Amino acid sequence: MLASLLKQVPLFSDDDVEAFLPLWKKRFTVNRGDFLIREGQTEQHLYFVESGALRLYLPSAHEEICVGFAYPNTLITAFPSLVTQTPSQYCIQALRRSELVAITKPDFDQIQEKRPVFGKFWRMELEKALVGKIEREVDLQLPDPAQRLERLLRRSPHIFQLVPKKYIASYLRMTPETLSRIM
Amino acid sequence: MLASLLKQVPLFSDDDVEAFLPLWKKRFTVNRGDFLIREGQTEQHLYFVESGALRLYLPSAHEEICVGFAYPNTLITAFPSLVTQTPSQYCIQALRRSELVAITKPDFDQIQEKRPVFGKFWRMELEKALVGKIEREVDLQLPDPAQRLERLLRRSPHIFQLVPKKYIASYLRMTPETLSRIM
DNA sequence: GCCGTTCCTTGATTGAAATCAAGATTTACA
DNA sequence: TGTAAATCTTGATTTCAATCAAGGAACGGC
Repeated sequence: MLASLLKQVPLFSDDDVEAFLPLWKKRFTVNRGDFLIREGQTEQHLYFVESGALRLYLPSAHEEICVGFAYPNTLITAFPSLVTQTPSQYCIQALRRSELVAITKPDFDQIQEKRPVFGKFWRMELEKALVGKIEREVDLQLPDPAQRLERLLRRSPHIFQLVPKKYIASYLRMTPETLSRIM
Repeated sequence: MLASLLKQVPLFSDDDVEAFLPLWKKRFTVNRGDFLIREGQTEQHLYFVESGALRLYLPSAHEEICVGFAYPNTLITAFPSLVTQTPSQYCIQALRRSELVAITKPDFDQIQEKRPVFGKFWRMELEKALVGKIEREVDLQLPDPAQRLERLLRRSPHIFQLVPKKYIASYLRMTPETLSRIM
């Protein structure tokens, strides 16, 4: 699963992949509704989703703000907490029974020091993530709900099969009622 | 200016700084209203602002969407275009007479290959930028304009001195009239 | 497969920000 | 410094998504 994906990264030699895979030591199985991390905890892992679906959100006072989803073959973590090693503001909750493997921050940092190719790989992943967030910033600025929906449908049509619409509505900055009316 | 900032980065030795500085070869002076890059051009540079103020925005059909500002001692570039080397969707326009220095993408890539410390430095900058964008994503989701304003005032009070309010309004996803009423 | 819970849809009403408009103030620059 | 352009403020009106409400569908767990 993770192995076959890594083997497709041109950057990596077979040896690189073999050094990397054993670091994904921990296995997590979470049921629908369970939390991978809750607000206040400090993130220790980078997760790779093998099956299931999860949401990443900010559990603020009145309203939850959904900032992302994860599904098979994607990475997920409470990124600001992982990077700064301070308590997370965000939660990660399973939307259905999900299986994940994880690497710890120290292990991940270490292999980047030891093998420069992993530093480069992570840099490229960060660049992709940042480009994605810049596009997302534009999406969120669009005043018309239908336009916001259209851009998500174009970019990530699959999440509509994986995630309850009410969370997608939150992600799109609208109520479930509004989403229902424009879909 | 740039030199004194780099000398404060603990990661860098004096030798690193001396290898880096000469790569910032190009000097740009732009007047109010001038463009550093326009839609359709492919970004070649990473810029460092020495003086002035600029805005980064998407010039879409009816409405311009402002996605960022730059002011002295900050970096700016049309990031997605720089990374992917495809034509930019975004423009960078000077809001007043501004002076910048720039490094080209090839020079920047090369020093990261040659000196691993620059790879690490850039990785850390990307992580900071990504954390910032995640916070910004939450800001933009807040339904109440006053809350969005409050978070910007807390995070970047200085931009209110540097940037015309109408652009700040756009950045905050509200009209200038609404911003005026709640300030 | 059944039952209970969660989720989705549709309708009626409300409310808050956008729009439209005009005047006041500030800024750029010749 | 003077003048035109740009920006900001304030008021009146409109519009569209949020809210409130309830019935129906889908899903998960036993």
